[in-house]
Amino acid sequence: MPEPAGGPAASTAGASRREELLRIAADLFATKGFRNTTVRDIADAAGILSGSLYHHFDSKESMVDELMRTFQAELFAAYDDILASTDDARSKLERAVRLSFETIERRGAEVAIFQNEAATLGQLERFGYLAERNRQSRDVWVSLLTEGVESGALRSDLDITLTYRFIRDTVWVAVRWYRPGGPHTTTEVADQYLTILLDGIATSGGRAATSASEERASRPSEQGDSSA
Amino acid sequence: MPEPAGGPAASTAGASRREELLRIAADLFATKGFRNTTVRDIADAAGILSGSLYHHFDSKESMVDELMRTFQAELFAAYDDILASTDDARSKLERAVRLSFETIERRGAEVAIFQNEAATLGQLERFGYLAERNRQSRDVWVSLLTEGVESGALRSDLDITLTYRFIRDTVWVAVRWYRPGGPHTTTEVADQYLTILLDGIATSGGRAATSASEERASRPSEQGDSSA
DNA sequence: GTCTATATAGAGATAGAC
DNA sequence: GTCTATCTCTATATAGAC
Repeated sequence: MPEPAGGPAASTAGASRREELLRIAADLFATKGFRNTTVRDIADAAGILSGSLYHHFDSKESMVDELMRTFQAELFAAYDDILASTDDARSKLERAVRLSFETIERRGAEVAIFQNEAATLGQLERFGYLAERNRQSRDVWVSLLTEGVESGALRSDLDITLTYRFIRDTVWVAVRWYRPGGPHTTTEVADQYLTILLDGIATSGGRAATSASEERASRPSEQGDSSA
Repeated sequence: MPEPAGGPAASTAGASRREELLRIAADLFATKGFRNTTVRDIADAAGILSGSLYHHFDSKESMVDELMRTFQAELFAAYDDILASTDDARSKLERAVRLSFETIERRGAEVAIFQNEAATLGQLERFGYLAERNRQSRDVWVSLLTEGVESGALRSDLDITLTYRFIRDTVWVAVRWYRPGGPHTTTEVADQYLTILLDGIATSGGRAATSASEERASRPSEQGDSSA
């Protein structure tokens, strides 16, 4: 902890050298991949020599470790806020979805690194917490979905596990194409996604009102033959 | 082309040594990542020494190149079949979605490699065709969605570009968790996904019949405030 | 088609001067 | 906090024997 005790937090202006270097590394890891980024790349981008990096960090691995720990702590604090709120089930689900897109905007590099590297990094003991966080996040989504079904806000014929995976994947994979300052705001993207997720892309004609959706519920696994 | 002219196609039984090695490499690239897989890893898995691999392939890069070219050719031939069919718009869209999940089942390694490595590989001239294929696939989905909206099968208030991205990402990202022989068949997964995509996860109550969806269409960007 | 042996380059990391 | 200099290991790839 070479950080001054009451020093500046995470603002870009008053960022410590360490935080500056971490930001540079994060962007490179996100863009080129962890393995494809050399310590020399990071040093070059920072305008120093590779050896100098080791004054600030133990290793390249330590850098990504610190990035992921900080990111996950922040993200799960936000999830906890949502879970602890008194909003109804549907609102909580919407807030969780919006949180993802906002996180992509504010912490895009970290999201990308986590999405792209978690599987390989996670094999090292040091990164065991990544798998743990994954379990936690599954619990968050599954409980939101379950609450939604029980309260009647969500359809009861959903396979919760599959639905969870679809939502989880979709809200995070947008990091591949979303660019802050680009043509869409994070709110617009979240709005459009929530519209699709909640109501679907088909016109109402395709889904006859209540009776049909109850018939659907009675044959949970084979209803998809509507495609033929 | 050291392949006998009229030789065996792609069946596992009559596979040439070359194809065998390519399969081994594909699985490793998919699991550990291209950069994290060494030629020694591949040789070890094949039970030979690393130098021997160079009797079959120029380089590690050539291996992934051949994998991607073959895969893309196969996939786009299937897209072409769908586009050329006389099915209605909704059926074509459903077929395209099902094709993705079936491809994940049959060519999971290639899908994973493409998903994980296209961005970095694509920066090399040699892999320029990956960007071209990406454009082609966008055209396929956008034309399916446009046709769907025009025919009245799909809602007219959709942002086609955003919808395309959501669908594209979701149908392919399932490669991260789908395991052939696991608890779900590819048909079940596709069914569930199509149900969500077409009709949404909310109960019908949340979406009043025709008038409401037309009101929605009149304010395309701000409807998402239903979350507050 | 595979092995032995090895060239060559690049990567992460360290020690001590400034 | 950065630089100079350098060690060590690992990776891709090659040449020629079997």
